[in-house]
Amino acid sequence: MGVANIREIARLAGVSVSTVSRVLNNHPYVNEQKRAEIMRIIAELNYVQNSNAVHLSTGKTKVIGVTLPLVNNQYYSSIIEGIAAEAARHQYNLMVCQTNNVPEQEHNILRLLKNKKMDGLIMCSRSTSCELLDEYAEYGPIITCEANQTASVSSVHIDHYLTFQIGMEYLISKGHRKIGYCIGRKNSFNSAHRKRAYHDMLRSVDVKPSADWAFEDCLIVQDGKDVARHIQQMKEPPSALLVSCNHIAAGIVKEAGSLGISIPSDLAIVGCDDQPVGELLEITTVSSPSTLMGNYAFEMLYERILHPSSKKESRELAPILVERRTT
Amino acid sequence: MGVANIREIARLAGVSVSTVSRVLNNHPYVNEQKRAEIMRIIAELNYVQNSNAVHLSTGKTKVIGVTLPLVNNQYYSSIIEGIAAEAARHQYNLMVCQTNNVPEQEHNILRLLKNKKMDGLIMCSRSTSCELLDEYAEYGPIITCEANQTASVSSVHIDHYLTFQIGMEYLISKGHRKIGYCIGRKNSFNSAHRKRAYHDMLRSVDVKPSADWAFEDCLIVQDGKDVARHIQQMKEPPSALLVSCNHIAAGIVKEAGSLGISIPSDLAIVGCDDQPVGELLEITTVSSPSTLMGNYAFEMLYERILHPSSKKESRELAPILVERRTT
DNA sequence: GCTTGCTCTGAAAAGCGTTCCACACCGTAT
DNA sequence: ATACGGTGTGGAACGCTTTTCAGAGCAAGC
Repeated sequence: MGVANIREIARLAGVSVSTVSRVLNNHPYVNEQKRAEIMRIIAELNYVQNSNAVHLSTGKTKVIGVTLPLVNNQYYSSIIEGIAAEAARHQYNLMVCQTNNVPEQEHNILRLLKNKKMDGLIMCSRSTSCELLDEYAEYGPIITCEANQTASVSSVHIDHYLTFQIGMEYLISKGHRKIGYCIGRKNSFNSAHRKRAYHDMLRSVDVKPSADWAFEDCLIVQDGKDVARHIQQMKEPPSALLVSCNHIAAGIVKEAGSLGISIPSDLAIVGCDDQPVGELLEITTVSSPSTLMGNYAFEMLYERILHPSSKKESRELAPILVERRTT
Repeated sequence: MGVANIREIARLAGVSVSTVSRVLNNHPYVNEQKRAEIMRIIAELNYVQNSNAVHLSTGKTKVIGVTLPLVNNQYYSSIIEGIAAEAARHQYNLMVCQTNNVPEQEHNILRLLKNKKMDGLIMCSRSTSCELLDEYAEYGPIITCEANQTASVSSVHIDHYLTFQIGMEYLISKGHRKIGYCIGRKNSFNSAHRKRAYHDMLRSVDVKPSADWAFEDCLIVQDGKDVARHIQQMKEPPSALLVSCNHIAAGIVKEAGSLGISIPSDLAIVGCDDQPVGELLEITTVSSPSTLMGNYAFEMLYERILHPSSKKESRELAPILVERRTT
């Protein structure tokens, strides 16, 4: 059946609901005979707890939320993979919420934390203001997978300034001076850090960046292809590109091949994450440990679920340069 | 704040909890003045319902589960994308459960359906017996994204026989006779259909397949690379390969390039899904509409959540041959 | 004048498990 | 002999909302 409830079990076993509850939760102090009998009846009736009643009663759900801009992207998939592995170890379930970078959708998910549909939240997307984040952090722990300026929300993140710095230093050391970059959303926090590193590094070798070398709003593979086409048309094209995502880099590399742009001699490419397509196409990349980031994100969240009082903490992960065939 | 409950609101507004509940749920028959006052108090106290109490009371959670073997795989990501889009339209949340194809983990997720943690379940992985599936289908609707032989569980799936048939017919029409194949899990239902189509098609042109042409357990990109190396060593290599996943095909194509195997003249490659890497590397593929499959899966599940009595239904999606540069 | 049918409201039950508190019993230590 | 600590058990409150049912008030129709 499975329609029975704990009271029914208690009645059949001739004990109180308290005792059945103890059996269910493996509490000590239950007579072994009764325990066995209760377990027999539970098995016979095919009974399981109603988890909503458990949630209501305990105030916990064993569910954590994960927001991300889009589900079908290997960078975010790697993070989820890391979160999922740790979550499974601790018997937590994952609620995955695609936000499309729409603030209102993110807000809706924050509300799920407030109304106790989840015990904590890991935000891989973030279009929400710090104030709102701090406000909702009162209702349950939040971890962002980006740096944030809040008072209470911990984060684990890639150092994007350092990522671009490493990429730039590497390209500069290879003799490049006309270096361009490709980034995604023009006004995101991450992009700001990247751009700052880009300008700082160019300045360090007294190069004045050309506005033509900046490619923004590169989100999908096709955008990378467009960049390659664009570069072919340029009078004074960059000799190297630092590209924020490997799938964009892949688009550039692939289209360059078709256009007869030789890589790396005409154009060197450095990607900036650890998407598998980078390995497949042998793209040099400043690799970010995104699965590890997911592991840490869950660990930190879990810690805060257990000890809600702990203080804000920021964990920064260093990227690693992986030299392959595009430089 | 935020700690108030419906009773508190009722007390402050000088009405009963019923009336507050009606306001919360937009029921008619509430005096406009009271409604306004109640809404004012709700806003002032920053109150939201405790969703666990709502779930307990209504018996619904507005959550559906999705099982998949692994999260970090573009084929499954596309399906989830399709599910997520439809789910969002109907205000459902997604619980994503990675099973690693371990039956016991799948069983654990089925239990979540039984104990009412979710209203329905879409299974993209399936290592579970039909009996078990039928048993759990009593507790809530289940849709599989593979064909299944159960009495009660609906499915939406790619016709894998047809997929391989189309691929084989195409390769045969191109003059190939020494055709090999790569598949993933040797003993899965899908693989069985694929192999059957493979043998049927070869037989139709009186070719006896060599056991050497069968590559099984191809799961990750490296497996594809290994296939390419293996083929280079062969005395009598196949002239074409039908590959069940594009990421495997990508590994083959890429490694073949390094090894000096010319594609398609030495070796033609046909992939069998719609992973973006196929487009990127211009791999000819028998494309399966996986995002669409996700859309349908949610639609069918939703229909059954609303009308639990409806009968088993199977929806088969036809793949489409996309000719690119590897044939 | 009486019936019928809305509109509006509240009490109470139902949904179900956890946990605190009180109590009882038994053995051991003082 | 008495006190104390551990073991075992049940009652009842608690977590919170939805929903059914009963009833009140009021207007329109016959």
